[in-house]
Amino acid sequence: MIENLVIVESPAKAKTIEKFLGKEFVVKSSFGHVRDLAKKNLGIDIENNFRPEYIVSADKKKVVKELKELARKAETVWIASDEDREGEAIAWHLQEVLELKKEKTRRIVFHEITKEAILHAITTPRSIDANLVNAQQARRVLDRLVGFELSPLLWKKVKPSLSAGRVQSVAVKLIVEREREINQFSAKTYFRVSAVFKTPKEGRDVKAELSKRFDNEKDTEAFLRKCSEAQFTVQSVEKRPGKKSPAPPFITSTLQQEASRKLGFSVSQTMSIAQRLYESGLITYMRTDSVNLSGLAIATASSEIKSSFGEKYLKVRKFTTKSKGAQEAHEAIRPTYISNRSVNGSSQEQRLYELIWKRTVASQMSDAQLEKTTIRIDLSNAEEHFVANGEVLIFDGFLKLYIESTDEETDEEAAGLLPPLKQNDQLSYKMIEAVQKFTAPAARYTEASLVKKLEELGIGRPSTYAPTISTIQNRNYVLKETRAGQTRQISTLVLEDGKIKQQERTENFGQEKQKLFPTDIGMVVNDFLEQYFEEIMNYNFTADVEKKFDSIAMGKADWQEMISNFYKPFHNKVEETSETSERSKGEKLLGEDPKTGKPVAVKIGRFGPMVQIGDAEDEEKPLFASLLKGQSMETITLEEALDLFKLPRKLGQFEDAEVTVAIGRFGPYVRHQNKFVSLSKEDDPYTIELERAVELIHAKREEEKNRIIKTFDEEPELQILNGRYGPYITYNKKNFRIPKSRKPEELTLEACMEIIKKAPDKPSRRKKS
DNA sequence: CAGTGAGCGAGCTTCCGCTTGACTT
Repeated sequence: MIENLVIVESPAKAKTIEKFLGKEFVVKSSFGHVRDLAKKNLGIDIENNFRPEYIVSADKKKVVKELKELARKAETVWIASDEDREGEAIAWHLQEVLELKKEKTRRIVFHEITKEAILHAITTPRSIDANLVNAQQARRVLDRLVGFELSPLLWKKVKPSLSAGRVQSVAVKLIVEREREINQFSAKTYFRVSAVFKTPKEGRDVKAELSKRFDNEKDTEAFLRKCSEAQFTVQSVEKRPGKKSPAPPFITSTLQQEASRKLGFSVSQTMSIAQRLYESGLITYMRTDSVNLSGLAIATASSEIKSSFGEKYLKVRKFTTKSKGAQEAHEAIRPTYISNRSVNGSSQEQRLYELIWKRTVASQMSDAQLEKTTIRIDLSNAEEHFVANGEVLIFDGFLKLYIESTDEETDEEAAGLLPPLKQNDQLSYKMIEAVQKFTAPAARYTEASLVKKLEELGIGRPSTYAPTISTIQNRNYVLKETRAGQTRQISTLVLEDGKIKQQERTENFGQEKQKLFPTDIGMVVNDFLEQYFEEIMNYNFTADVEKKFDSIAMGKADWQEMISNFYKPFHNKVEETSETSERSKGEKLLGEDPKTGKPVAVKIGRFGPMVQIGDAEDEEKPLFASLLKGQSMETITLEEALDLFKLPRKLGQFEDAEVTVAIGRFGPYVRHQNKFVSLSKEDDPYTIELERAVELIHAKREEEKNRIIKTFDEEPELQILNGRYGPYITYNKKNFRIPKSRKPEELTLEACMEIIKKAPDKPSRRKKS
């Protein structure tokens, strides 16, 4: 017999709480939800007023069995799942599955994992809130209906195995729309003028910028000519105080953003590192939307600040959550013990911890005090004026510890200290420079900035940001890529000693690092969904249904009625689209083939995006070519499309065999006697000639020779080879690692066989879950 | 790894939100 069984969601939480409570409490975790809709068919009985069909998930059978036994033995069962919609549903499912009797079951909640909070919770139990549970059921059923009706439609109309859902489809839409915005963007050029002036007495430098931009070089030059004859006068000096305040403590989304910006972590990397810190008891829960800090945390942060920096640096703050859908079941993400400035662990764990520590402590520190200075400098012979901005830090405050990063890369220099100047001071110029600039389109999303956007729209939850980002990449709707930029010529004009010098410079632009690009299939699926399911693809869809869930939670609406109102028109549209719409291949006509006059079109084929010359109905079979990596159906030109048919090219004969050149999955290659040789970066497959190709073939043969370390006459299937990762044994088309302690060239056949025998059997690759 | 682009049809794919491991290179 046990007196009390407490059930929480997370095992790490269970461990902590067990310590607070006495011996008469056994604390266990449910590991999140224990039941879900059946996966077969819909898992929803539509005919029967949307009755959900719940089953215990396969991976939860063991937990449920254990909990059931403990619950049977316990006098009182305390269900302490989180105080939000999902948590309430977990509580209800537990009550059902564990067959808990009402009189011995109590529902309790707490937001902080402190002894006081938990003891208080135990004195104030309540019963399960059926309305909140119903709101969750509505959420769950809606997502299942949308996902499991739209996905099969995509299998039929676009390609098998695709998926659609309330969250993922909108995430893809954001990326598709941004890409199109960038494609349609045309950069405008302008000239920015900046000057370095000299103060009259000390001759100190004053950097200033012209208030006006010129849109062509002629006007710019005319202005510089005026400058060469102008008198420069300080027209005004304006000083005003400024302040900066610290950012609130981390929640899931902001942690993901800052870890990406400051540490270069991917969203899923951040979450798994945070998970380890959490499991080691070093930080609080990492999936949260609340910026709230417990009283205890504020107190320890305060004493840490006082002892490390002094009283002056302390400013206790209460932050409030501003994001819309926030459910605030947890605290902000913070160190469990703020007195621990650093922790043991991997370097990634240490760096993430340090980031969390700084952000948490900085949030309770004073504002930084600044003095901002603006000096206006007028020209004697022109309307335009220069402005010099200065910023002096009077008191650093929280900046001592932590500065939040931004996504925008700015090329503006940070304002610094300006020399003392007063009105009517005369300045002379040292140098005035005009640099050609281009306007830039909106930036592509990174994983982290996409999370930020989703959160702003109230779409998705802290526990799903990382999985959503993975899903849209796994489905091949979106690719995370680093792409080299292009170069362009820019012009600069420099005025020095009364002379204007013009210079051309090359500049890189448009390079992208780990950014999200939509694929052709992503765009086709997006356009299909937008055409037929505008409502679900609307950025406000989630926010609108959330309002309805809220009213269900308040007991003002019936969940089945709400679902029914949504489902009827939705399902009709699915049926109608299934029957009437064409297969969606994203087909687009590019133009005419100049040689044959036949139409040239791009579309998604069985093996991905391709170009087709001619119609299927033609007598002659159409020609096909796959798009190359980096090309997109959206942006490919007729010329680029026709180029794809110039390969493979025949270069001529070598050693009585034909040499051809083409582009394959791994780039351009030369083919000869069924052997393939990659071209180097300098070679162009469209222009390469036989001589160079033969040279490459010879080089490859030389490399092959060095590749073979040892062969055995007795066993031709076995070879010792030199590979990319060092020497290895290949046998019957399987490869085996050679232990570091052995010298590969000295291995005997027997020794090789031994290594092969000892090698662990590779299990077949796990299927994507 | 370096192609393919027809068609039949069985059987499978798929959602979002709660939680952790169990798996590789």
